[in-house]
Amino acid sequence: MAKNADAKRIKILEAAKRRFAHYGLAKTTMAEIAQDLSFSKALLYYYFPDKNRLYAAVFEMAVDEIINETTEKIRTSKDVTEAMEAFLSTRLTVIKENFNIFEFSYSLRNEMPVDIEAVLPSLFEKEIQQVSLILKKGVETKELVVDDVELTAKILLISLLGMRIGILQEFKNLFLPPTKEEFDYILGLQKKLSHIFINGLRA
Amino acid sequence: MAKNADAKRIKILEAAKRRFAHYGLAKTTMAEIAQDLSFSKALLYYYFPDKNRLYAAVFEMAVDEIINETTEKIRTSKDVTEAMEAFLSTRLTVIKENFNIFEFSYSLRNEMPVDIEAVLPSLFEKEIQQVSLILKKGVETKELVVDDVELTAKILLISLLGMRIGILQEFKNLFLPPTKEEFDYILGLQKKLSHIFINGLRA
DNA sequence: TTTTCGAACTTTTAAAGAAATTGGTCAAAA
DNA sequence: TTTTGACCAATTTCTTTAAAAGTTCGAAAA
Repeated sequence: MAKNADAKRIKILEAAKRRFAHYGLAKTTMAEIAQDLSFSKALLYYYFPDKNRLYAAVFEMAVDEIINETTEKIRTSKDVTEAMEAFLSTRLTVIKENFNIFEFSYSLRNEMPVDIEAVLPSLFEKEIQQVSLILKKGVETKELVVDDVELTAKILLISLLGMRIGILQEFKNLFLPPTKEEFDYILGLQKKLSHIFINGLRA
Repeated sequence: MAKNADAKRIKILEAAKRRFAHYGLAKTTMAEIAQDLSFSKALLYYYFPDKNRLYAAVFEMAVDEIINETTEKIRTSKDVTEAMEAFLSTRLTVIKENFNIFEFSYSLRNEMPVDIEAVLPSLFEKEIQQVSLILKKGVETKELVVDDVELTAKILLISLLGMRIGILQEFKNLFLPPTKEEFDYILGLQKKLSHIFINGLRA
């Protein structure tokens, strides 16, 4: 029965997401995910070929969550500044709630296992598209002048990444998930940076 | 004889700098530094209380090198853009030549040993002062409008840090010293970022 | 035929202990 | 005062082993 099967597949994804978001890839075991659902461990392998691909599927869900939510916010924004702020806060909220799912993207602690990396359409690439979207909107409304939209988006995103890294480093907290206060501080600085940055692109 | 003593102290600092710059703190041994100079290991401990303080002294030299050279470049610059570009390229050149001395400042690999950290007037703080200098110059010449100079300098510096981290991550090269090409790429992006950033502060 | 599971198998990680390296000390000599 | 070789203690590295976790498989249930 495909319907029931899909339902179980989704159950597994949800349970795995909870575990991965809370404990990360390494500290989550297949046995634990199975126990949470009262499934047998072997059943997980009926729906997913291995742990890494299960993780990759969860990761992709989380990425989609970021992309979908930010896209909507960008779409309904009045101007570039509003779009940018909405993008930043929405994105950081999703990251905060699923921090350990992004342990390989937004923390420098560990490197992504190669077989996961191969499967994933890079989150970074998608984020560049999101920021490019904002910039293009600004160009269309004559708010901004940007010669190379994608490169500019990339520069801004890398700078924003540095904001997270730099601040977590400052707090000597590069190994624990950031606290709410740290996230707020990061968001504050990210907004300030993007404000200056956008200003630097104004027509 | 204090003069001879000072001369030997400097010899030790130079030999230590070569080792640290090439192999980093952990992979440099006191015995190796002594061998390079045909001194006994114990002599090093006559001039420096321990390995960490020797490293700290070398680190401070390297920091002074950055600060002195960039200060001079900033002083003789015509405008903010020129000052900023001179600051960035001079700074990155010194970092490139002494990369492993800055392994705790500019790479996220390892954290600074606490007793070293305590001794050091943070490089980051000094860099903030340098960028603040540039911004103040811009404010004085009416080129820029900046409300909180230090915070703005901090934001820019953190962004520039992200540029290094982000790019080294992209090259999956977070553990090796960057190549010349990578440094050039980093410098290019840093210049683009600071250009937009400075533009965003213009009066 | 599809789905599920217990048990077995293989690989990875963690722990423990031993060996080697290295940081640091000291009494004596120059 | 400066310098050293010999010595000690702390740390790191390596080896071995045990435990844990990932994965497979054949059989049974649906």
